[in-house]
Amino acid sequence: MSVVDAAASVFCREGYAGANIDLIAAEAGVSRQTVYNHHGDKENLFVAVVRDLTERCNAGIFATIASFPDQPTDLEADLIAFAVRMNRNCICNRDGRFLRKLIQAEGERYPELFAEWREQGPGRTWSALAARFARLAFAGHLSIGDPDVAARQFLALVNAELQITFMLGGMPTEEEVLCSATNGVRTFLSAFARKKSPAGKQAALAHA
Amino acid sequence: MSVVDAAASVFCREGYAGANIDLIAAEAGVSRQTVYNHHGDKENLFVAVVRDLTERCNAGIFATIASFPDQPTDLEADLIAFAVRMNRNCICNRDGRFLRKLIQAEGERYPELFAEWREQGPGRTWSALAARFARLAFAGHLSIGDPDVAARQFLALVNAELQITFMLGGMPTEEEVLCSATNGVRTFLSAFARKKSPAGKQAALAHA
DNA sequence: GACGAATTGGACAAGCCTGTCTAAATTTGT
DNA sequence: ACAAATTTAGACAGGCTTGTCCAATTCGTC
Repeated sequence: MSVVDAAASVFCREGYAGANIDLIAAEAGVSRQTVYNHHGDKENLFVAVVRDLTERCNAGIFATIASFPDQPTDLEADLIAFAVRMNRNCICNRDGRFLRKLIQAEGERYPELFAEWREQGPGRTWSALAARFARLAFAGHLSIGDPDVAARQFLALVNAELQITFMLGGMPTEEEVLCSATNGVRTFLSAFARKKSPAGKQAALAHA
Repeated sequence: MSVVDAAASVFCREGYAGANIDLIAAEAGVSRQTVYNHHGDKENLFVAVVRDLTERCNAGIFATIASFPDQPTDLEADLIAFAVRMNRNCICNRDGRFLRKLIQAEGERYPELFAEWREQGPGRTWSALAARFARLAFAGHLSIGDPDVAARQFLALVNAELQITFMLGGMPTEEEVLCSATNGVRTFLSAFARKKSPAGKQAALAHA
């Protein structure tokens, strides 16, 4: 295991203040001196960890969004499969859980570091996802007022049943992921399936 | 400010390991010795903080659930108002944000302490809310498959737009709360408004 | 005003952690 | 095989924190 990977694990488990360089070195299988040679000091190492996690998470998210079902054959099944991929490969995996925890725990202490993440991560993710939903709506598969709102609500719905597990840092089972995705997508489609009623009713409030 | 309140603030800001008893004492306006006289040691103080937050949060949540619109006059407006109360008084307020952060940061280190919270907090909250939705469905206002799923999805939807703010420990504005609640309730009602189609389509997967 | 209880400030030991230094050992490139 | 670069183990100083002790002071109550 690389030094940065070990550091990510220890920072997440113990928090920044509680993380011990000796422990990181031991977990990485190197001497403490090597950690200092490579990364200078603790804060530097922490920044390297966050950058590494951010980069890998963003890559995973965009790879997954690329698999969005633009020409669905079975809309419900395709969206469920997409939601499961999203959860499995981006939200529930090691990098996703670690990054979330670091942001929650230390976000206020490093505003500029996480502002970067915020713009390139969720901001771009939601835009990209919203664009896909807009395309589905344009093709007549959905009836959507505001694609940005729909994208956020899609993610909220397919994760609705996993919140508690995430809160305690746990890893949901494959079955829980499937269950949450299925229930979420069904509700999403109940709300946004193509209707003949005017789209005005679904108009959303502008987002600040 | 009481010692426990000051400790909650410092534990949340700095994490358990980074929290400094001197700082807690200063923020509470007492001497360090008084902190030790009252609470013994750091871990004891931490447990007292979590118990205090858990208790107050649960009280707030149940008080708010008691205001659920059982006989709505305008279902959408009443649910939006309820969602805003829920967010304002339980999720976004000081206690709610602090407790969430402590659970996320230290939940794994104190499994039994937070298991208690888990059973009495979210577990009972969701049951109580699910019962209210079931009553609305029984009275013909909604068409719901599984009330537990609906309750979780309701909460997920009305918070969908606030996730990022929560992640970074921020406090959403009144306008953001209203916006998220409005968009969430509208989508919720689009999905669960009374329909004439058979309820079977909304049947949800069993929850593990 | 007087007495008991609580609070205060400060000193203090013990432990832990960071970050540096050094000399020896090991790996790497040629 | 040799030389350069890297890694290692350990010692070490400096700083910070926890938790205790104690004498002086303040507070609440009668």
